[in-house]
Amino acid sequence: MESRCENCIVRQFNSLRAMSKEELKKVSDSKVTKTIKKGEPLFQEGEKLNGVFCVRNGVSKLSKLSANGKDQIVKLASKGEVIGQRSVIAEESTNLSAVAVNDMEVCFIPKESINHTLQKNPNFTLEVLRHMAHDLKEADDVIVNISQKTVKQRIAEAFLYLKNNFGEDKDGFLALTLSREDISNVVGTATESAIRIISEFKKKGYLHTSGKKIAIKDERKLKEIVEGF
Amino acid sequence: MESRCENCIVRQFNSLRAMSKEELKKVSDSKVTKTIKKGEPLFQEGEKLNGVFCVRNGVSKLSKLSANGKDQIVKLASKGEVIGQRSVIAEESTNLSAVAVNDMEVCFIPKESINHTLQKNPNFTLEVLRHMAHDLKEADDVIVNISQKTVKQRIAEAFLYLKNNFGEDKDGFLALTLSREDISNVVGTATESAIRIISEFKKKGYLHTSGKKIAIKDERKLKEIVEGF
DNA sequence: AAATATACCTGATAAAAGTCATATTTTTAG
DNA sequence: CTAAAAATATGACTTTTATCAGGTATATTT
Repeated sequence: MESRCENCIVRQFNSLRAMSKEELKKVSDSKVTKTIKKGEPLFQEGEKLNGVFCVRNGVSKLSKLSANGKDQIVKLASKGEVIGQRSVIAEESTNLSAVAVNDMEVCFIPKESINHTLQKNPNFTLEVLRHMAHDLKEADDVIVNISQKTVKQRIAEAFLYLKNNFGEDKDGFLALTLSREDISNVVGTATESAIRIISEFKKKGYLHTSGKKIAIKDERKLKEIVEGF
Repeated sequence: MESRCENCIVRQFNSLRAMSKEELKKVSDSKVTKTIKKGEPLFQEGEKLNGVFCVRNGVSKLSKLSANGKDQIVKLASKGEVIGQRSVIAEESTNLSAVAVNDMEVCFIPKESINHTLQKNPNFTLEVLRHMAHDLKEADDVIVNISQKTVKQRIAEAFLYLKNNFGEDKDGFLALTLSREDISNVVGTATESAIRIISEFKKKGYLHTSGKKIAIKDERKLKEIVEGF
């Protein structure tokens, strides 16, 4: 519980690794470790954030509510990722909500502990910038995918993404289990449409399910679908 | 032609304002001013960029080619905006193509002139970071819009966007004239669908056209459409 | 000014995706 | 363990959007 950032493995994956010892000590002293249960929010769209969240365990969905009441999931953040940076940096309220997809352990880092480093340590700022540049590229890709691919293609792609980014358990099921509704919100479609296509994939033998858990049985075929046959 | 960055008004709008006098002098000495004619590319998706482009005049469309051969326009960059930053910062080839929508005047700034400042002047880096944070937020909004709104809503929104960001000429026509194909590529739809909806808007008296030029006649109504009646 | 190309427009049709209604299964809570 | 709730599933139908095919108008070039 009271572990130090200096020893946190998770730090290897994010911009905190560009901090000096003293800077990191300050972060470590001010951080608060929190446990968030599946389904609970880290924060809601429109809130002002007083800091960022560093994910130690679990996965959070970052989503935005549309006018018609549907959530669009924009990103799934897992171990090592820092959530809320954009809002803290731009000094704006968040444009996204963050909700735990499974039980999470996160460290809350007050923005004061970061702002100083952001203004004084260009290595750190540059590192944060690189991460954001990466996020922006991914967002561009999502835009193109959503507007140019069919729902079937996007769903096939979503499963490949889940496998590549979160892996599989010992039985071959996707390690990250999303509800059909979450899948439809990632893909940007109606829940019924997502369910229908998943059923079709099952019938055709590309997927296999057990309760909520889903396993990819024919990865090659899913890839072909993504490419458009 | 040989004007100095120090005196360039455009600089007020972008991150270059956070540079020191000496840094700015270096940029000014190494920059190359270029004229790009309507339809000509600044760079193509996949290219390695040796620097960034600062827009002095005109508008560039930033787009990404999808598997089915259609372009998706991700951003329209105009006076004061810096193009290519993402790629230079991440040290990757560009994920987007940039093509002039009308005649442009841009300054090419070699990456060497920027990288040093990026590593040494945290104010500058932070300023770039803030701009990128803003771009990322906009990208998130585009994702939600494309996935949750109908083509009709998105087209109505596109015209409001064009008015707000590029203004109108003395006759009330949108100052930035886009082809129907470009409009469809902004909105993420088939060209015929865009044309059809524009025709409908004309018939209903929301828009008025003269050649390629388009004027908004009933802004309130367009706003209502965006909101979903 | 004629010839060519390009952009714009429209109708007919097909395909894709959304909506509504209603089962059925799975999960959760008592 | 059982009842209730939530999630998943599927059918029937509607709406939205894409595609194809053929026009007309508008630029551009010669």
